Amino acid sequence: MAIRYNTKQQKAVLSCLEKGRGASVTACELMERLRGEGFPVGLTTVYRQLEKLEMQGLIHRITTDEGSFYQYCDHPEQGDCFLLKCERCGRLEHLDCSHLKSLYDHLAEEHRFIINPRKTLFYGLCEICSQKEDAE
Amino acid sequence: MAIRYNTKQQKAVLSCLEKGRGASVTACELMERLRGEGFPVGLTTVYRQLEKLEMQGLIHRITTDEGSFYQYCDHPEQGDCFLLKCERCGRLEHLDCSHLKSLYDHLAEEHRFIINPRKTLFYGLCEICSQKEDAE
DNA sequence: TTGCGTGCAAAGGTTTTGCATGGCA
DNA sequence: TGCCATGCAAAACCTTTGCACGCAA
Repeated sequence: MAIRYNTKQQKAVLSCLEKGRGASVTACELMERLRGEGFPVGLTTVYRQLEKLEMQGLIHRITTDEGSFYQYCDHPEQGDCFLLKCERCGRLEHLDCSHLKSLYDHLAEEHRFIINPRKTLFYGLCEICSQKEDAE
Repeated sequence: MAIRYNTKQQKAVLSCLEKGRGASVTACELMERLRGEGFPVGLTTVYRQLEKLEMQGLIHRITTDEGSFYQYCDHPEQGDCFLLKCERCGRLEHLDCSHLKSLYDHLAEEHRFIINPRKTLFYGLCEICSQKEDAE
């Protein structure tokens, strides 16, 4: 499963995700972005590269209620960064919070469950949308 | 979007989920289960009922990397029960933990993000699988 | 030259939609 | 009787697979 050959498509996929670090994109968006850069890559290849890159730990795959998103992985070892998704506006947010780390430590020690922070997604209401809800 | 009519199918879907409380099922499994009970319901109807029941807050829809699961909602207001999914064996686990509640309170107060615990899913390794990983 | 990578087409699976019919109120 | 609910078929998606060809090593 390891990448043996260095192909142009492979580099293009990773560098495109790297350029957009901090943002999550779908496989299809990624393909369109590459096409826009004058470097068309087949959707099948995009999926296959994404799978390989995920297994190498270079990117994350985030499964949401609106499909899969992919994102460049900045901090492979970081445990105190997490992802929030607003159920109302659909936006994905990142948050660094030390409280999370201690929860994960607690889960590992007391409940023997080792959390993967790269994949875990919190659903809820973001600040803007929760204010809107109050107003209604 | 409110349910206006009380149909047999509607009651069957809800009562089937209620009977299996604590467990998560896919739409397809639910249909098969109803068929097994001698009450065949079309898959389309299952999906439409699930959507309505979710909007009423009677059930949860849990989006995982292996598709959507539905589950009867026992405690609509409860904030200290959460869902874990083992990335290796795929099993869904429930866990009551007061630590979680305090994290959610912290997020609400300090980061203005209101978590929906009914939908949030933690990915990681369960006790059994983490031991297997060590053994390898 | 070897064999992995690519990309098209097709298949697979899940969820949604259109439409005629059925059934609750 | 009016109108929502049902269920079949089909469509719409997203993702994976098969296969012949291309290309890196």
